[in-house]
Amino acid sequence: MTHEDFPTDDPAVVTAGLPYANGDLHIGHLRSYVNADALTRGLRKLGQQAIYVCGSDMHGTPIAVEAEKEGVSPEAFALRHHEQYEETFPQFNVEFDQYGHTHDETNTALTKEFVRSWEDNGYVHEKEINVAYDPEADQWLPDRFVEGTCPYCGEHARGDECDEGCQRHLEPGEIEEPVSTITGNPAEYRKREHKFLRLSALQDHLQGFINRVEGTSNAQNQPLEWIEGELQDLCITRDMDWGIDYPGEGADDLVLYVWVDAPIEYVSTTKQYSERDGDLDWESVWKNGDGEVVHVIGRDIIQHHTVYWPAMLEAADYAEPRAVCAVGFVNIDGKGLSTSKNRAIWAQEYLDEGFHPDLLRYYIATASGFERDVNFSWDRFAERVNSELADVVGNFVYRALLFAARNFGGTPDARVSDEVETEIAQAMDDYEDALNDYDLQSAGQRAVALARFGNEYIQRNEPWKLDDDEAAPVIRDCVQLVKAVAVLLQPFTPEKADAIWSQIGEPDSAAAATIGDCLQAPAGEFGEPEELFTKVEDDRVEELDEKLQSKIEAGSSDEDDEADVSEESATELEPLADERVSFEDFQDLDLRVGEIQTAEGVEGADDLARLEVDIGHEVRQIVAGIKQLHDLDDLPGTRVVIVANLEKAELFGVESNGMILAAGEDADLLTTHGDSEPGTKVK
RNA sequence: AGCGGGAUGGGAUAGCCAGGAGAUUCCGCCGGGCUCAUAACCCGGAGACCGGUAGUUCAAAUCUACCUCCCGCUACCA
Repeated sequence: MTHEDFPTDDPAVVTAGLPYANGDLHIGHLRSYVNADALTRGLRKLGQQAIYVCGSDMHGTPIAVEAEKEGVSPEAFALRHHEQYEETFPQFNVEFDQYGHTHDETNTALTKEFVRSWEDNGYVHEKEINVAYDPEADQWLPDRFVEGTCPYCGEHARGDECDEGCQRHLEPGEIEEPVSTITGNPAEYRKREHKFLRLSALQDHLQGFINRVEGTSNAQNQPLEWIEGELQDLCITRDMDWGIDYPGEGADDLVLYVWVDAPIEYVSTTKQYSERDGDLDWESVWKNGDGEVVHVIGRDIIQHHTVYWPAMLEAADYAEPRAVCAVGFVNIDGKGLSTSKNRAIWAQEYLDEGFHPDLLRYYIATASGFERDVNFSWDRFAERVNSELADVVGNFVYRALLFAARNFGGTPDARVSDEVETEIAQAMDDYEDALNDYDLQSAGQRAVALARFGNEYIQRNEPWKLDDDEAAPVIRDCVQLVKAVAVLLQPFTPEKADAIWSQIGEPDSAAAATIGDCLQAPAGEFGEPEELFTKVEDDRVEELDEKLQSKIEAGSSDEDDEADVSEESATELEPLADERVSFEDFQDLDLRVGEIQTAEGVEGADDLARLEVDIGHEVRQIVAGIKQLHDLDDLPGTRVVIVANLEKAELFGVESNGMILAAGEDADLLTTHGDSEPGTKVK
């Protein structure tokens, strides 16, 4: 690896974060894959040898959990999604040079090799830890099979990360008050031998790495606090069946943690590519560092790529990556997308609307800075497609080529003017700089700016007022500009660039062109062009917006409309508890009728409401997570059932003295049928 | 509250890391031009004291401190 400007002598390997094989692809996923694809194509434009590899992430507990729910094997479940991804990506012109999956032979073998190297190099140690265990189901509960309370911030958290609170990665055994996500049973901790990778021994290396690595600033900044603190060793084994078996001794029933074999897929796919296509030696790239490895990821997995992964590579004597580029998220109409609320634009949905993939590619790759979140709305989509692609690029290409075809039957016989040559050369320079900064937005917009210059240039010279001899040099300039635009735009809109390419009579594909071709003379003869881009009409935007809105509304009303019990929600009903409690145990609960007197939001909390509830003997202050689910103004006067003798708790600094009973995710408040007085005992 | 990301003309964006010319570009608005072209294109104009306060500096959108407001983090979503 070097930190020299692209193009370098060594090949580049661009990777995209592995899609997790448990759901459909949406516009948010596409941002990573499109950006990485455009970056790869862009590097090639600079003359850099570059391949783009990726694969499906098949292992881990969420897939095991989902597959179990469906009653299929994890492998079948994951493969189904893997195959779907393989079909979807090319439809967006996302073209991997190799696309595999983490469960295939190459990755399985290579992952085991990595682990053996770590063992040989002394980076693995064994430690007895507490692992959550469901005694009733007789089952170990790795990662997301368990949830509970985060030991660092006290928030509710998943077994492997504090998703609601401090975002920390949690090691097995860390989570407090563990509960099984399968049965809802309280879990107990049992002692168990597990394998650990000594991140602590790699701290110096990681600190150096984070300062050397290129890419987006968020990738460099976010893990800083973590790396400078005390690194905990990483538990690399799990008690489950689905995954890659631990290769060493005495760990027969353990599989490797999913984040071990997932990034190794980057190497595996490179290896598969090498074996298929001899123009790249995977070992020299990954082991000797004679290559430029660039990881494109979502900003939610920065830690994995700036801490675990470089540690894993170093411990196995591999070279380090050159860059980690973390893309921002995609918002819809200004709000975060949500798959369960159906606030999303699905990949297939976009295509079904009949839009060309290149339009979305352009939008998504150039709408904002690489690491910034980008907002998607159909309105904005139409605006950018119409004004930038259709009006500027499409119109310039069309008017220039039509003029050339009608008056000259192709490229006029003339020399390119100094002005245009300089302009194109400037665009090439800017473009090269932008790509070296991993700045796709600038690169893409530079291509459009060149087309804008073209419009200005043809306007200023008014070839339609000139005779052919005088017009020839102007049109010659314009055709050159068209060619340059096609080359520069190709990484973003590959199919559209090819369309221009054939319109100007160039052989082959614009994919093979490099920026040097921007100034190469275009081919001679060509006929009349066709319009490149169709505009998105206003009423179409309206229609799409309505569709999106009603989809979102349907998605959220499903949740609070109990009459409309879908199949999906039916299967999500928690199983009934098998264990019976004694009548005495039940008597321990002091359930009372209460009447809400006041309700107000708790400062700083999204969900919490502070209630004052009359329970006959006294008025209690109770905090309940119902702020977003009920109109607080309507609550006073409502009769509720409360647990009066629940231990006190402090939430957001407010004491809660009891608990309001409510049903389900929507906090449907339990009330009384008649008019029992506040304080009446419930039995 | 914590973590992360923001706040720049009416809307959307760039510039901030490496402080210095008239603060970029797109949409919209006003006026004009052109008519080869997808009612497109081109030119000109109005419109921002760059969230607030204080500081560093010859010089601050950019650096520092504090503050205000917004967004995501509850269904695993990049």
